[in-house]
Amino acid sequence: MKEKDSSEERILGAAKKVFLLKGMAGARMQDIADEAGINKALLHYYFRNKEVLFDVIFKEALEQFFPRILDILQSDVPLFEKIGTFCAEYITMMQQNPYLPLFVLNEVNKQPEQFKEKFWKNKDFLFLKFVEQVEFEIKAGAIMAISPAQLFINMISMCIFPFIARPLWMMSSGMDEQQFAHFMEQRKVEIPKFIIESIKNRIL
Amino acid sequence: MKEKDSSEERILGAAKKVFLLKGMAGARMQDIADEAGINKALLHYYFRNKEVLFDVIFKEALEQFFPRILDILQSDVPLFEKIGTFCAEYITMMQQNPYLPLFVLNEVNKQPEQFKEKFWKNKDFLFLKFVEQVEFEIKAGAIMAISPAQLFINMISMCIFPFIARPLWMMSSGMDEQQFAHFMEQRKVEIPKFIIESIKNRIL
DNA sequence: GTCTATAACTCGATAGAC
DNA sequence: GTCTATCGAGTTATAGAC
Repeated sequence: MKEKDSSEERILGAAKKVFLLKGMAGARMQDIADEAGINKALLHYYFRNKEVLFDVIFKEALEQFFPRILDILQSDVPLFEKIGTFCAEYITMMQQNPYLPLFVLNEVNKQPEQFKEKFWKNKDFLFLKFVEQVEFEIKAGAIMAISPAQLFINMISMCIFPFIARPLWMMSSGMDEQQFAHFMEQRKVEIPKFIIESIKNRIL
Repeated sequence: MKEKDSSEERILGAAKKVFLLKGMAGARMQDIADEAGINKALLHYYFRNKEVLFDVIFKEALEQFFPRILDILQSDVPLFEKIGTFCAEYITMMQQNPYLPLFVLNEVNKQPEQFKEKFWKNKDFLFLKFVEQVEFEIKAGAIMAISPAQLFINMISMCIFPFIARPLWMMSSGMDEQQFAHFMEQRKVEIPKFIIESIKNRIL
């Protein structure tokens, strides 16, 4: 049972903040110690070295990035409803951790091999059920012919990308924090609408 | 007139490769020197320090990331055709530089203030013409009511995101390099189709 | 212009007192 | 458990010979 304000917990909180903001290569143990209000030696007491500490944070980040998606995608909810739920839930999660997507994708890109060995176990075909469902609806004539992979990546692109491009998007559109939040709030509805409008079959 | 194989050019080529792969924080001057086949001292002879060298590369990357888009978006081509051209051209550019989007977006995120001062001059409202055009087509009844900003970010998300998530996407979908290339080739057509299918008005 | 050698500094990690 | 002090490796940057 970990105490809320134990040194270990404070280190983890600080490490998450610093790593998400600066990445593995850019983060300094000193930054983390300062953020946690302790000294560097104590970091090494709890976590042997920088890599161990990073891996703890990264694993935590991955678990936020992935498994809830899995639950939604694997569920038995009808396709259109599933698309709506997925976008809304996923954007909500990212709103709570706006730096998470870029952090994860960046670190995976920087060390794809290490990532595969350390963190990629039994995670293939995350969206198998989704694929089956799309294929089914196409055969049933409910939606237009579309590659499930194309549809899936369209959906997830529209959900995640705005968080990755956030500063650039805010500069070029002139939005402030609040306007961006509102913009993303709208997208929870706009993206499903946009997708379904595109794929639904009207010749019924 | 810069010689193709001058030391300066070889440094720039090496620096681009290393910075795009590892980012500012992860790149080492030694890596760049090795890649260029010269020694570290010469790097400092041509470019005073790491930051100067980085800025040259980053500026170059920005110019690839932005201004051609501008040309297409500002042109007088009809909206549907413009969407088609934009997606095809933009994906083609990213295929030639797959690491570019993540590099740019990552560095902007890591130093938003510095970025704004150094590189963000007179670049607001890159897509003003596009916005006008969308609003016009809505009034004309050619497309459904949709926020131009939402439409724009949908389009650009679907073009760029797959490159950012590439390793993760390849692992989870089981694609190899060639299959991914083919996948993106299809998207040059699939994305415009997907968008236009969604927004075009059928009640004419 | 290009190199070798090294200074100056940053940072992760450890030793050892309390 | 927590701290101060410090080591030692790795990096940027410079001095100076050719």
